[in-house]
Amino acid sequence: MNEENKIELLMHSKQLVHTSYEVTAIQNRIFYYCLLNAQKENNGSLKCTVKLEDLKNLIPSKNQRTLVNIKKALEILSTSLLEFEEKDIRDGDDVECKYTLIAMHKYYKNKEVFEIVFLEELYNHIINYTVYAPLNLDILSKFKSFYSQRLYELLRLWSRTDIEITKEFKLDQLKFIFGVENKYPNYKNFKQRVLNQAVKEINTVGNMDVTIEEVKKSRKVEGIKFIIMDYEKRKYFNKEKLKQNIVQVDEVSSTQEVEEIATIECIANDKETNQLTNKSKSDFYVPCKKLFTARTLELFKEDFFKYDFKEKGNNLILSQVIVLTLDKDDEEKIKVKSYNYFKTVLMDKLKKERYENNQKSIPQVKTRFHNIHQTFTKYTPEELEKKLLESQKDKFK
DNA sequence: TTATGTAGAGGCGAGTAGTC
DNA sequence: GACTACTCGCCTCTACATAA
Repeated sequence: MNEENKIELLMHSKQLVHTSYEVTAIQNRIFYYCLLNAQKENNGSLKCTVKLEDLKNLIPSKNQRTLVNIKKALEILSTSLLEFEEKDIRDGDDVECKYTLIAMHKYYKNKEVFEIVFLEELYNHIINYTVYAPLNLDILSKFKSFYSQRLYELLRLWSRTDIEITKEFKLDQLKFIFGVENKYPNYKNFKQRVLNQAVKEINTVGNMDVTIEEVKKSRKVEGIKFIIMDYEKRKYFNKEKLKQNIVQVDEVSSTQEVEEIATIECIANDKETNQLTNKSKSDFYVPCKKLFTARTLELFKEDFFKYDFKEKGNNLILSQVIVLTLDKDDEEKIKVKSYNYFKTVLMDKLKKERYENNQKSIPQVKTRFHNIHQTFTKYTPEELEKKLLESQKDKFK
């Protein structure tokens, strides 16, 4: 095994980053480790197993590495609430959703392993992610503060390797993610106790340079601008391996990377594509209409009226690209500014689908980890559309 | 198991600067 | 000048880590 293969990489979905909960740094390490194992196993059973020995290694103090302490930590994870703020897509009502971090756990004495069970709502976010923060657990485990862990998650969502990225968050948004809305009503204390400490620790051990600027309206601080220089890799594998359809056990594929390769390998055949359907614009079927603005719906009809989105394969691809586009721009609808990206990706994927249909005789190697194709082929179009609409409720207000 | 040291968390007040 | 929002410093309490 080379260095890359040893990396314990948790693909932390954007939806999970944008939640609120409060535990200690060590309890959070255990939570991350459970998520990682669930993601690795990915057997659809809502559960995973973790070794006692592995959990012990997450606790720095030798005195605290006991079965009793680990059970205590798991009990706390079973009662601590993870809070989502959602918007009801039907009537725009604000919905507060609270799930426990883990649903339950069992300890097998002879085997010395824990079985961790997750709630379905949470498990779906572990397995079915589109936009995510790649988290190296080795780095996360170095943080002593829970706030550093949570800020690191958030920044990894937006950072790019060796490129300076500036990202602004509203103060309320940050307090929600840190779980300190009630704890630090004054900015003074929030900055002193949470923000500065977290930034300091990330700069020290996080393989990242972070500086912050306050965004003020008159004298009141309303948001924080993060200038992020990330030196940590986001991709832990090379394209050659992907092209060979071989994904090593401890490596992961990223959505962007798979798409990139898919685009490269796609053999476009416009003539063939144009023969897909003779549907006229007037009876053109558009699923998920609610996720377009009036203008982009028109553009979509003009550009894609030749495609039949009642057809299962096309419908799945459309849903997939809508999710990608919305997550990419953090929007609830596909707006004009996002449309070019949406159109390009959708066009590529539709062409690739045609290409792959013609290549079905070539055997596929099943990957260990979830990838976007797996996600969108395990549901029917109706189920997927439902999930898609639900997924958009995770956006911030 | 106990004692000790250290760091994090929280409270409070004095002082500063901008706004009305 | 009063009010507001913030910075800074000091103090105490608590949790955790380490050594004896």
